[in-house]
Formats: sequence, C-alpha cells, structure tokens
Amino acid sequence: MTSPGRTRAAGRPTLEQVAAEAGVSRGTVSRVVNGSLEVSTNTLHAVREAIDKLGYVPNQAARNLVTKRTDTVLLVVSEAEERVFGEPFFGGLVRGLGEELGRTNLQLSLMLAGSDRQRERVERFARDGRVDGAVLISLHGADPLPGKLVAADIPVVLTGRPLSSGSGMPFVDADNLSGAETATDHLFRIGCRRIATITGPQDMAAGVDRLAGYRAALEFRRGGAGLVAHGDFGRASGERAMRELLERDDTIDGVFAASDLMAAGAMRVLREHGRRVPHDVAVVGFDDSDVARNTDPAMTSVSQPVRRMGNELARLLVTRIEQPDSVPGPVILPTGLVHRDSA
Amino acid sequence: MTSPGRTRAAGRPTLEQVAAEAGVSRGTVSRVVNGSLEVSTNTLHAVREAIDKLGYVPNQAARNLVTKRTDTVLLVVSEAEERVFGEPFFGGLVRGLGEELGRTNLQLSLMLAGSDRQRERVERFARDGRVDGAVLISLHGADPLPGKLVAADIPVVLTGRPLSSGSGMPFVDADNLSGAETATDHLFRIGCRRIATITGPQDMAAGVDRLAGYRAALEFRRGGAGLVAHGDFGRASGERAMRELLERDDTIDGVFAASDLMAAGAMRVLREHGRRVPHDVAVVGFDDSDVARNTDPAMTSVSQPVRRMGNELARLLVTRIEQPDSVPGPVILPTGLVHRDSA
DNA sequence: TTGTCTCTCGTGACCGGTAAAGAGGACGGT
DNA sequence: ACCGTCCTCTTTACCGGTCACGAGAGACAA
Repeated sequence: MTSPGRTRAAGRPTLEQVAAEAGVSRGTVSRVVNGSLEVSTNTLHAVREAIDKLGYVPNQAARNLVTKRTDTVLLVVSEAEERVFGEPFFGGLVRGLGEELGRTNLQLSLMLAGSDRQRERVERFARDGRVDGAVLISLHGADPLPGKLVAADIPVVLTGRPLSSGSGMPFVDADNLSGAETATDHLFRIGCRRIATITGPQDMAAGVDRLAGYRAALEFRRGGAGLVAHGDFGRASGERAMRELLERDDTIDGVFAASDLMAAGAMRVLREHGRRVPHDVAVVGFDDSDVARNTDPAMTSVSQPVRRMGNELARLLVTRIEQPDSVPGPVILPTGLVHRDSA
Repeated sequence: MTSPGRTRAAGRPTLEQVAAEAGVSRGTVSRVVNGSLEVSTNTLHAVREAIDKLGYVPNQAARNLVTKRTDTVLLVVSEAEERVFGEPFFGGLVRGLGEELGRTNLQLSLMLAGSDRQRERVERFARDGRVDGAVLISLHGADPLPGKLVAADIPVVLTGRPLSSGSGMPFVDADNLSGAETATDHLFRIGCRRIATITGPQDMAAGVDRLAGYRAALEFRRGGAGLVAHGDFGRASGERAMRELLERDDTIDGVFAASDLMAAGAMRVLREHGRRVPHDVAVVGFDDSDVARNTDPAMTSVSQPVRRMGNELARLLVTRIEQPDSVPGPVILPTGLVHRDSA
C-alpha cells in the first residue's frame, strides 16, 4: 500500500543484490561503482542496468568503515544562531567554500558551536570519524576546539589569524590591519581631525588587528589619540559604543567602526544626537556587506574578499586532507575601500 | 615527534583494544559503552578506565553499519547562500531545532539546496544512508526533493505548507493568513484607505497566504482593491515593487509587505519620493526580525514564533523517526502584530 | 551434594562495502 | 602443441562495531 513496486521491508538494495541481478560478483560491481577500468564493456552495461533497475545507492557507512574516508568536511561556526544568520559575512564564506568543494566530491556540512553544549557535540561528531576535515570560523580567544580536533588527527584550517600564534594551523585571513589603516587614513585625508574607532571583540584577531590598523594610521598624526570604544561586531554594541564616545568627546568628526553592523548602529546614534553624516561626522565601516549598501546615507566600508577567502579555505583543507604532512602557509588576502556617501 | 605518548600510526583505538586493556571481551565493552545494565560494577570501572586511558571514541561508521541509525538529521534550506545568511528567520529556526534536538542524541547538520547541483548532492547525501531524517525549509513551487526523499524512505518534515497539497507530509507553519489579515486590518483601522501590498514569491505558500490575508481583510471594505506588486522577500524586490506601486497610484497611504526586508526597501523608496512614514504612508512588515527594529522609524511587523516553529519541527521529525508509521498532523502556530512607529 | 535460577560475560555471526591476491581463458609466439 | 602474458572476474580477508545466544559461576533450596 505504501510504495507500490517496491516491497516495503526490502530496504535499500545492497551490492550483493546488484551482483546477483547482473550475474557477476560483488567485487565486480564494486569496481564499476568506483569507476575502475578493468571491466569489460559487456559486464559494465549489465551492472549499470542492474544498478538503476534496483535503484542502488552505495551505503556510505559500509564504505567509510573500510576506506576510512567520509567525503564530508565540517564547517564549524563559533557563534550563536542569531549572529551566524544575521551577518552576511558567513554567506559569502559558505558560498566560496561550496564553489571550491564542488570540484571535489567532498560534501560540506555546517554546525554551530556557539555554546559549550554545541562545542561538545561538534567535538564528538568530529572525533567519531564522521568527517575528513574541518574548517573553523569566528574563533574567539583561546578556544580549545581546534586543538582538540588536531589532537584527534583531524585536518583543520582556520579563518582568521588565531590569537594564540604558534598553533601552526593553516589559516586564511583578510588583511585587516591595512584595511583598517586605509579606512582611517581616508578619514584623515577628507579632513577629519578627531577620529574615533569602535573596535571588534579583542579576543579575536580581526578585532585586534583592525584596532592596530587604526592606531597605525594615526600614529604620526594629530588625528585623535585614544578615542577608542569597544564593541563585539554586533549592531547594539555599535550604538552603545557611539554613545559612550560622544559623551567622552563631542567634537568627534570621524568614526571608523570595525564592522558594518556597528557602523550602522553608530550612524543611528549620531542621527539621534543631531549629527549629520558625513557632514558633521564621517563614518567608515568594515565588511562591505549588504547593510553598508542599505544605510542612509550609504556607507563607505572596507571590503574583504569573503568569497575568495572561502575558496582558499577549501583549497587549504583539501591539500591538508590529501597530504596530511604538508603544512600550507597562511593565506592573507587584500582588502579594499569601497567609497560611498558616509565618508 | 608529532604527538608524544601516542604512536602516530596507531590511529583511533578500537573496541578490541579497549577490551584487551580492560581484560574483557569486545561484547562487554560494547555493553558499557551503550549503558547496558548487565555489567558488574567491577568490570564497569575497569572498562571505563581503559576507555579514557586510551581515549576511545566509538567509530560511528561501524556502528551505523549494523544499527542502521546515524543519529544525524539534516536541515535542508532551499535558498542561495546570500539569502540564508541574510534573513534572521533562519537563525531562529535553527535555534529552535537545536534546542529540541539537544534533548535527544540527534545531531543537526545543515546543508544548502539553492542550486540544482546542491540539490543533487543533498539527495545523494540523504539516500546513501547518512541521515535519519530531514527537515526541509523554504521550499519553492513543486520542488521534487521532498518527494525523492520520502521515496527513499527518509522521514521528512517541512516548514511552510507545501503548495502541492496532498503530499501528506507533516509540516509546521505560521498562521500567515490571519497574520496578514491582522496587519492589513490594522492599516485600515488607523485610517488608511489606499492600502497596497508587496507580496512574497507566489510559488511558496507563505507568499500566497499572506496575499490572501491582505485580500481577505479588504474584501468588504473600500480600502484599495488590486494594489498588488510582487516581490521575492528580498530587499531589492521590495524597492522595485514600491516604485512600481507609486507609479501606478500615488495616493497610496498604506503598505503591507510580506517580509521585513521588502518593507525596509519600500520605506527607503518612500523616503526617496518624499513620502513620510507613517505620516503620509504607513508601513507594516512581516517577520518581526532585527531589520524591523532597525529601520527608521522602527517598523510595525507581524511576528511569527520562529523559535517555536523550530521546536515543533524537531518534535515532528523525532516522532516520525521513532514511529515511522505515525503521520503527525500539521502544526500551525499563531502570529501576532508588534506595534512600532511605522504604522 | 546436587539441581535450578540468576547474573555476568564471552562467542560468533553478521552489517555492506573495499582491495589484494588468485583463477581461468584467450591470444600470440616459437 | 606448449607456454607465458594479459585481461577480466571471483575469492576472501578484513574494517569496527552490535546483538542473540550460550556458557560458567555463585546463591540458594531441596
């Protein structure tokens, strides 16, 4: 009654059944499934017929068991759901990863690691042999997860320079430092002399480096000294930081925020306080994401080649998997400044 | 040289090795690993010691092979990367799913199915026995994917009423119709008499139902007849639709958009055209997402209990997995109207 | 002491594939 | 006619678990 034509209890057909159907042995079927050449055209056809007559699909568990490969790589995002699905950054990365993995037969699978419970599950998942490798993104501070994974002999690549250097894990990152420097520099060139910054979380390299870039740009100039307020890349934190900055110094005429979201928050607060952007205060963000295009005025922002970062991540991981002893160096991709109306 | 204390070539320890270490048989170790009661406390301790002395983790592939369970469920999102990671809706859903699955030992794994290539991969992944079940979200039109999966005997639950009814698959959805009706009704009550709508994609039930709700609210009233422009839930489409609407009728004084993103786009276009929100034109969105909180003025929006939808999805799927012959009915969750400043 | 019952544990047959080694023709050369 | 080769296919031993079955050891009553 359920599915006519297929006996319900039969379950998925096996190699054995296909072999019987085609009148050959298991081994032969295995060979055609895996595309080995040493099969005569006759049997090749016979087997193929049998395969799609029965609708055969190889059982991955059985295959993994002997080959020790799963053809799956894991993307671990160390953020809460809200953030992952709120920041377009991740979309670009995933697309880049997908593009590159599409050339291989590796399948990408995504898992969040925002809470301890989730982290623990991710670790179990990886350690019990369900993945061939993992790319970790948005790591905070000294997250033990990457270490645990490499200890379990799982190839790992990271996004964003790990703060605890010396880990020796391959990573790809945008050139945050020079991106931030360029942005701040731009503010200076267009005439800002009291330039503040809203930083990202200081337990991530992206946060630290962007702050360093800001400082580097201002080091030998008189463009505002320590006008620094801390945020966490999120919108709300940008608003908070901007309020704080205005309280500390209401002559601020330029703001470099370490993320578009924070910059957008800052712009909103500036408007609340009657400041006009860019006339009174110029604002530059970081990420060149959708939100930058949709603020009013449209936001000048530092772009990072997110998609290419995804590509490179995939490439690094693949070489790590194929040649476990290779240690591909880090990849640093250039950033650029996209000029719009806010600065 | 690599990892001291563990011989590199050893690989992961196996049941057999743990058994040897503890001086018992494979079967016994298996019993303690799976928490069977029929083990004496003595051997229990011995085995446990051996387990974490060797750092043993059961090999899932081997286990799956015999149990036919993978303890993994798949979340398939039929959208492109940009959209998935741009719309907060998905974040809530994922969180809800995760919460509920956290009570079980099922692991959630996410995969995108925005392109044909991806869809094909998802299908392969599911059919070769790597998942115990799947939840599909954001299905468009008559997507063959769900059908293919159930044909492969994989428990499936859907988000959003499937357009082709009669599929008989369990699903959860928000009460889009009455949500849209309430929103439109609200616009009428506050005095709008030329109420337009920007629809979602008409190949999704959410799009169709929200349009139907709009129509229902206006059916016996003189509040604007066919002021309908179509969008795809995305921001850009909202802008386009709003321009089109203004061209067709510049006396519009109320807009119900089927998504927050489209409403935000509409508000921007309205401002471009010198209309003030809500004074000249009142706007209501749908989703009550972050973007609704961050427009200027803040947007009145229909809320759907995204997180609870995730919970229910997980629950449905679990019962489908545990009792394959049960056919849990659909779950429709109520929507509400969140009043802010745009209407 | 012996028989029975219960509790704990070992044994061995699978699960569905892969890969290396070996078997059996067909073919060509001498 | 015989032998060596090459090509194709079958055989067989795993991979690392689970589970049904049965054996051995105490405990306790007869």
